[in-house]
Amino acid sequence: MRHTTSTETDRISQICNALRQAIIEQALKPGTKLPEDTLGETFGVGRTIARQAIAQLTSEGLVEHRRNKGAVVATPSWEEARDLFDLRISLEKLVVSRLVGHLSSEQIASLRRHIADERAAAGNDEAISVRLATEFHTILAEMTGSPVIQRYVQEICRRCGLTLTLYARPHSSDCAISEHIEIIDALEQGNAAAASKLMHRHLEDVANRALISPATRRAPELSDVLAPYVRINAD
Amino acid sequence: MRHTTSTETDRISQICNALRQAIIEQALKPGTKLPEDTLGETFGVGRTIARQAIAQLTSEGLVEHRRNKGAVVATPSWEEARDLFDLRISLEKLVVSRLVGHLSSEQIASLRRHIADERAAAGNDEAISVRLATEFHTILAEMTGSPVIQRYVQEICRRCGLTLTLYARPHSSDCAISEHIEIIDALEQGNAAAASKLMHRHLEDVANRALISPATRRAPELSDVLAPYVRINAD
DNA sequence: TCCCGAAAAATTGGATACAATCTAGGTGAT
DNA sequence: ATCACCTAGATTGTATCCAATTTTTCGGGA
Repeated sequence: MRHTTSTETDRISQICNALRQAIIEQALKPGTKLPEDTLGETFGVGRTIARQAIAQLTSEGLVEHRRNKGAVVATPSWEEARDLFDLRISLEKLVVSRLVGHLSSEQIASLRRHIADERAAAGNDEAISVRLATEFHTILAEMTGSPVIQRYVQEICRRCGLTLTLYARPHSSDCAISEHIEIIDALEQGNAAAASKLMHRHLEDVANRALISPATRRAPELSDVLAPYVRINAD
Repeated sequence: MRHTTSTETDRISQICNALRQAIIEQALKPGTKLPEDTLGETFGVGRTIARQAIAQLTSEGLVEHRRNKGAVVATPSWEEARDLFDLRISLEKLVVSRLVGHLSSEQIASLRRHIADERAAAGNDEAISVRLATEFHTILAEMTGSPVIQRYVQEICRRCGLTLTLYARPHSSDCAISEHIEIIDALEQGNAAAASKLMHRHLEDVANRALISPATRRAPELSDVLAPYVRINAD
């Protein structure tokens, strides 16, 4: 007797989704404080729910929680970013190996449709463009039909997205789209080796485009890494 | 003014650890109910803490939580088990690739010491033997020095451990020990390809030893899968 | 005896209240 | 004027309390 309108997934999941979105789209920048009752007020719930949402996001690595000091949007280190992308490469190669030769023509069509969307949004809104690019990967994960794989790929993708907001230069998503197309082609042709290699290279490209090797840049962790710390004395 | 004796990690983590241990060692079998206040009483904390511990374990996949119906120890399906092991193979191959050529002699020695422990426990206590076998893998993950990798490997290893309690026949860990040794040897020699292949085969063996392919067995989900449901009407 | 329905007991969901801790602002001494 | 310390406000940690849902028990009828 309490469903508002539609899906009625519990409020905590809704809040998590909203926060995840906001974090990845940089509406909430790394380092931003997330006070419990502020969140509660914002979403019209008690502090209990807000607290649980924060706990969830903490376990996902999107927020950091220091005891008695509250939660802030996570600020992954450069090393963490590198690790996350390596993890992601491993996971998505598994996805590709599961998918190759098992995609229906309808699924292929759906993927190509998604790429059309990506291309449509290419020049316009940066945020949407990034979101669609990530969604391409999570859709692939969905198509494995494995909730477990889906869950981990999604989580890692989100964390990678967060690192990109920290370390990436202005997104150049155009080439990424063509890479997506190549992956679908290989998938459609059932060429496992090619698909795996393409996915591997694609993700390495994304990572390298964003994560400039710390040896390459002269001031490793000054302007870039320290920027998000609005508050001094951040420990 | 409230630290009991030592490390004083917060109580919720302690409870999580205790429950994780109990679940993997089959002290808590899949399907076992985990009522909040029972847990609270057991550990001498309020229901609030117990609740948070349950939430944590739920997000780790060790516990299932149905709304208004409480939490039970998770009962992964056969497909989930297969997916978890595939995931684990991908992750641990990454671990190996990180480690090869980067282990200090002290680390190698530490690993060999651990294997000695494994062998010592081989014939005796089944639970300890299984725990040590899993620890071998988590120690490797630790040695990558990457908290992110460590976290995911640990989580997946635990979930695999849970599936083993469901689907494995009496553990035959002897051959696993020799496989562990081979992996260390390859790691020590800096032979990346060999180490990766050995780890891959080792984990596939573990999986296959446990997860008999559903095509191979005549009564797929009757005695084995249904056994843990103590209570009928489990939904 | 077996089955169905209703009341009672138990258990979870969530908010509020209180204690503990951290943060900030201000007062006084040097 | 600056720094140390101390008090006041804000924020988190946890327990307790009430509402809601589920589960169990009990009684009546076929």
